[in-house]
Amino acid sequence: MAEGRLYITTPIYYVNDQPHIGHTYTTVLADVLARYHRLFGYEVKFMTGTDEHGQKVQQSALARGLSPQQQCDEYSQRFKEMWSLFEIVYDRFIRTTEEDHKRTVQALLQKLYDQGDIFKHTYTGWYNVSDEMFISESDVTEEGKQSGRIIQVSEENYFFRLSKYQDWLARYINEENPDFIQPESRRNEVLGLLRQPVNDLCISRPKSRLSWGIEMPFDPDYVTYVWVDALINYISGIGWPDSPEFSYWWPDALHLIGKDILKPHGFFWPILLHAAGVGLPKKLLAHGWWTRGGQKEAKTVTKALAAQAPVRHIREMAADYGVGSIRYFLIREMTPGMDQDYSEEMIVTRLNSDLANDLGNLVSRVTKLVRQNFNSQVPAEKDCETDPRGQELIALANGLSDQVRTHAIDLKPNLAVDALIRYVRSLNVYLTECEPWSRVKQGDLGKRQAAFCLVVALKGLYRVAVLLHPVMPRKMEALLASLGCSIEKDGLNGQFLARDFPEAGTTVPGGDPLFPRIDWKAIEQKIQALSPIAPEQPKGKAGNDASLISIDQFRQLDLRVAEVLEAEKVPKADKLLKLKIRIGEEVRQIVAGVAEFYRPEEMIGKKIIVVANLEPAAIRGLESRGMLLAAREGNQLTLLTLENQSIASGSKVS
RNA sequence: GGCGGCGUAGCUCAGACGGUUAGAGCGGGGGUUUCAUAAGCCCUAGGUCAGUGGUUCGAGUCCACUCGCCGCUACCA
Repeated sequence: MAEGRLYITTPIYYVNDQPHIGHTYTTVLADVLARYHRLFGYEVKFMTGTDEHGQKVQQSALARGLSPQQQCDEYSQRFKEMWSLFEIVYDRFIRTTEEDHKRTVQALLQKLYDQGDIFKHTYTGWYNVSDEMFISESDVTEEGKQSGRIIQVSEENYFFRLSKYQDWLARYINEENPDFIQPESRRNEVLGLLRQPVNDLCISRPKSRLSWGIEMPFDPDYVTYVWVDALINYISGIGWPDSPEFSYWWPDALHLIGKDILKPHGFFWPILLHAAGVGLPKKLLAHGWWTRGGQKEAKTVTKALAAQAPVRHIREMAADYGVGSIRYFLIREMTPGMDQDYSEEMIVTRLNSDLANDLGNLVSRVTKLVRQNFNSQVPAEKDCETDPRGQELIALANGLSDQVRTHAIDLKPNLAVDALIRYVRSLNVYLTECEPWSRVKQGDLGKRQAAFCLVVALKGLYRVAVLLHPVMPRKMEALLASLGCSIEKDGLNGQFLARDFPEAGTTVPGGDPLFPRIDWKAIEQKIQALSPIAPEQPKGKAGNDASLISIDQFRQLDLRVAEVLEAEKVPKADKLLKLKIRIGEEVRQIVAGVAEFYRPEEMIGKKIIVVANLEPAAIRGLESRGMLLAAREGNQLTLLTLENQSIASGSKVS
């Protein structure tokens, strides 16, 4: 009799990226939750996969002389290999280029079209090529226009009537299903979005511009675009609309996502489902980011950060510390929903403390004591002299199952792991109090007391190994084997929970240390010895001469030295400063978005570079005639100022 | 600026239906054991629970305000 069903998903990962710690965390978390649910009697279907359509895939395939499908096959395979390495067992790996997925997408589009939720509309506006998104006037940057990244387009496209269902979703989340989006802070964020006017969702691209996509069933000149392709995987993967599989698993669904994709999953996706007449998934869990020094880990890490603590790929860390240990760290250290800062030293500290010192060492001492003093045999009950603390620990071990189940089903595997390690510590304390190594030398009674003490530890370790198996499958299988419990790879099931292991007479084979202590100093030296951080490669497309400009084009810019005379904050704007500047004899006002980085009084007297011949604009109702130059990286910004303060304002810059 | 959240020991964080001496892990300091992976175990941090002012017999725990930080959003020529 099943406890219930769980259809658990990760986002499908875009095939333009290598798997990194973010992908890995989401997928490991899904795997761990799936395994816990199975262990506790749930029927589980776990799906992950890859998102394979879109402009960026088309472009990189082209650049590499491959077909888009070849590009997808290659990258998709990388994800599969990564998940295999990380001991992840999914029930389906879906790819959006698969036929059944395409059919589902088209069926859904047709349904929405037939009922009038999709309409055609001419849109004129700015388009960000690299993000594949239409953007608002305010997101247009000069730099973007210059580089050709932002272009103005006017084209007909299909739109989905998102706004029609906005109020419905707000009610659904706010009143009827307050648990739908977790954690609560993310739920509030979606409610915030829903309170504002929304634009209908553009869901197509003309084939003339993007051919790598799923054709609109009602218009062969168009393909559909990210939302009504990738998101649909969650239902196409279980056979919507006709397969009995679909009604079997839906809506017992849990979508795991990173907080960066909350909007499509918490806003667009529920509305698409509702419009299509499909019920919503039970839960959406948005977890936080792994950060380093407070910054989201990006593909290009700033040099400064890299210099003090070189960043190694999670795969390299797994090679040094073991896959199970990395899985343990990921699960133990992050509270789902919160960001978590980490460094490699933190990882080593955690692993040494919890796994090597507490758990691994306990296994060693217990198995060796049994082997040396009891001929590797688990003592029989009649040969044991019980003690109250030991009996209490056995009872606690049995209670661990409930504790772990509660936490796991509450989607807090970090707490489950914490409870297990606490228990391990209590076993270490018990051994120290009981001193079986002394008692065995103290005659028959002493030996019987030692026997019981070791039986308690063995029972406890068995329980811990079974309950920690979802987190570290291979490692816990090895631990069980060292206790004399043979188990096939991924062969754990609920019966192991019910079992009272070990029985008297079981042979305890022991084994090599499960979690060898990690020498951080050695690892640190190894990391330091790595090749110096390579300078960042410009991201521009290879051979893209269109991004070059002529000297004449450059000369069109009138760059001038200007002196800041006055500066003050613009009311009701966090990022704006109103500046009065002098260019030669001329005094003019500009508005600049630097208030986060410079206080008004810091600005006064500075000699800066401005673009003097920029057409005037009104920002927040204030006239701005010109633009100052500043360098920006991540969340740092610095003004271009003059080294030689004696250069006169108004001087030309070239 | 709007909405939401956070600010607790050196570090990472628990705790907050208001009620005895505010907790854990890690690190640091001291001690102890030898079964064990130089691991274990014991003791040790005296921290204005961001600040101020309230409510209350009594407030990290409720309210208001201030400061700092974060997220979403607006603005960033």
